[in-house]
Formats: sequence, structure tokens, C-alpha cells
Amino acid sequence: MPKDLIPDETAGRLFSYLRALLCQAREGVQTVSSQDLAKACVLKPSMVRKDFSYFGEFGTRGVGYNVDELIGVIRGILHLDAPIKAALVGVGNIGRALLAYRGFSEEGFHIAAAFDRDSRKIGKAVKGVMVEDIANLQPRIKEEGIRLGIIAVEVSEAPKVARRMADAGVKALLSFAPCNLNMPDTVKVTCVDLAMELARLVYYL
Amino acid sequence: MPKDLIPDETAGRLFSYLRALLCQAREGVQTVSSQDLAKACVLKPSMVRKDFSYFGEFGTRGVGYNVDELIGVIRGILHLDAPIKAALVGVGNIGRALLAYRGFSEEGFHIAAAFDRDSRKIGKAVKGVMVEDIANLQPRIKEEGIRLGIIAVEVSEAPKVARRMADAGVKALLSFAPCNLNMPDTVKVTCVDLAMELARLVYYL
DNA sequence: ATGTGTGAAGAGCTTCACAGCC
DNA sequence: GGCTGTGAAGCTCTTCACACAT
Repeated sequence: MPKDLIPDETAGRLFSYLRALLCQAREGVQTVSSQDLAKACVLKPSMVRKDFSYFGEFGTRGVGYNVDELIGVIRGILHLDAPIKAALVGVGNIGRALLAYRGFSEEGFHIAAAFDRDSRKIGKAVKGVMVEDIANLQPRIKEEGIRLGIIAVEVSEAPKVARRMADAGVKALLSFAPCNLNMPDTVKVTCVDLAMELARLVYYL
Repeated sequence: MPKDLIPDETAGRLFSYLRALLCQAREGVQTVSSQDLAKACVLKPSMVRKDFSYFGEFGTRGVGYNVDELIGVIRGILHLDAPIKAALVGVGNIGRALLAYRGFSEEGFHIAAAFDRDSRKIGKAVKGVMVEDIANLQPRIKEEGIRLGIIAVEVSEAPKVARRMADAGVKALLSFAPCNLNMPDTVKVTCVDLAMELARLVYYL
């Protein structure tokens, strides 16, 4: 299925469908209709059906979709069927929370290396991951072949850290610093700005 | 400016513009062009200009936009000019990180109450906020008139907590539990699913 | 009866291109 | 020369409505 013929919005919604389906699976539900999924994702049923239709026919008329099967299909489309290593920079409050977060391993993500510049943190393990000196960032990332980076440092440090990670070969960055990282187009950046998420909610209040 | 005549996408991008502008302001930049903003937000300059045009004329031809002025205008549009109280439920790893997060206060958000069910946490202050017994959730939320809730509890507890907050009068929820909260349309929900954010990055890799 | 799959119609958003202003 | 503001064109996404399957 050629990625460029699929609407961006459709690809984006696939993540919502997956989350909703995982939630249903956890509760033991075996079959869902496009209506069920639509309700969970705040969409119209026809939207759900159209989205799936770009990839094939996964449902049974008169019945609906098999939850486990659909999870497998979507995971395949989104390339979530193989484990992925990530590097974390910044073992402060957010960094620690990320290291403890069980949701990552459930989707096949694994923080393979963690870095900080604080010598009091370096050399100690946090949630089973050894905190390394940020000076070793580039060799370690190359060594591990890591292409996914997570930035949980102060705003003032974030652009610098991003540049070093990009230089080491990281191709995608998830940043918790609410600022512009000024990366080239070859590096995909997502900024999780928690204050803006709250602001968004308030706007639609 | 009637909210329903403004494209949803435009409203959504306003938050990106604001973040980019705050970042520029921090660096001392006084003027930006639609091109500058477009680059920071990965958009076309004409998009930026069209978006602003829904609300008025804020720029100077041949010059660009005044950063501080534009920040003020956008804050006004997004109702970010008055402080807003929020209630946090779940003082685990994520909850702690949120209590320590400085970005909230910078945008006028204030966690006015924090709750947990663990008696070892209740009665102790975390980052200046007293952790209260979750049993007091409803009276305290009503007392404070809080309309914004943050859920940082386990997936298994999240729907229950959401329902209690909604019953107490909360109108918007930011949840870090990757699950469906099954709220009525009267409550706006945003789910920050960190694993899905990483997955999104991997897809566009 | 119930629910999927889909071409066609409809709605909405983005981009263009240029007038207007500094 | 440089940049904003905007109607109109162009495009993409969403919804409809119904054939089809169980």
C-alpha cells in the first residue's frame, strides 16, 4: 500500500484506532463494529470504514471486525511489529517517569540508553537502565544504532542536545522541551508540550 | 470572532504559533515574518497569514509581526490571559513530574489540588502541593470550582477516576492513561499516549 | 436484520497570485 | 525590495447512500 496515496489524516487516525482496540482487547471484547470504534474515537462510522478500506477488507459484513486481527493488521501497517530502541537524554522528573512508564514496552519500545550531565546521576541505574555521561552520547548512539531519541532536558539545553543526537544518526525526536529544535527536514520532530495540551482543552471548553 | 467560522485546523495551529513565538521571545527576537513562523511550524507562509487573517490584521507590510504583540493577541484568542486551576489525580511518576513541571505556570496553569489513594503519600506535600485523599476528590473539586482535571493513574483506575471528576463538575480532562474514558460529550477529553507519539514518529521515519 | 465496502457528491481547507502598504 | 492580506482556484478529505454479504 503506497504511503503517499493514503491521506495523512487516515494514517493519524490509525493510532487512535489502535489505542481504542487495545483498550477493548484488554476488556475481553472480541468483535467491534465501525460504530463502536467511531464512538470511541469521536468520529463517524463511515470514516472508520473508509480509513480501513485504503488497506484492504478486514471486516465481516453483518458482524464487524475481529479485535485481535485488526490490532495485528494495524500494527503491521504502522510498523509496530518489531521492537524499537530509543535513547533518552535528561533523567530529571520527566525522564524518570518515562523510564518507569510501562506503556512503552507494551508497544515494543525500549529505552536502550539514558544520558544525563549530572555526575550524581551518572553510573546509577534508574528502573533498570544505567544512566550514562552525556559526553558518551554520540559514540553510544552509533554503537547501538539508535534512530529514535527522547529529549527530556531543560529548554535551554534542548536544541544543543537535539543537534548532537542528529549528528549521531538519530532520525526522529520526541521532545518534552517546549521549544523549536531547528532540525533539518531529515529529522522528524514531535514536541509534546503539556502546557499547550492543557491550553487546547481550555479552548474547547 | 465567532468560533464556528474559524477552521478547527486554524485554531489548532494557533497553539503551535504561540509556542514558536514564546521561543523566539525568549531568544530576544522582536519581529517575525510569516515565513519565519512557517518554517518553525513546518507550514507554508500563506497558511500562517490566512490563519491570522481570521482574527484581524496584526502585521506590518514589508516588515512582519511584532513578537510580543502577536503573543498577546493569540493568548487573548485562546483565553490564556487568566490563570486556570487544575486538579491532578495520581501522584506517581508522571504525577510528580507534572507537579514539578515549570511550563504550566508559565502559561497560567496551576495545580490547585492533588489526590492519591496511597496513604503513604496522603498528607505530604510534593513540590509545594499537598497530596489529599482521593476520597475527598468530589467535595474539594466543587469547593475550588475546578473545571480542568489531569489523570495520571493506572489504566485500570482511569475510567473510574474520570467519572468521579465529571460528576464533581470537571469539564475537561487531560489523561495520561492510554485508554478510553467513556465520557459524555459534555466533557472534553485529551489522551496523551506517549507510546502512540513514539509510534507516530516511527511511522514517518 | 445488521453491518461492511465504496463510488460519487459535498464540504472544508490550503495554496496561489496579486493588490496594497511600508 | 520586502512582506502582509485576501478573493478565487485547486485540492483533499469526509460524508452519503446503497449494493453486497452474513
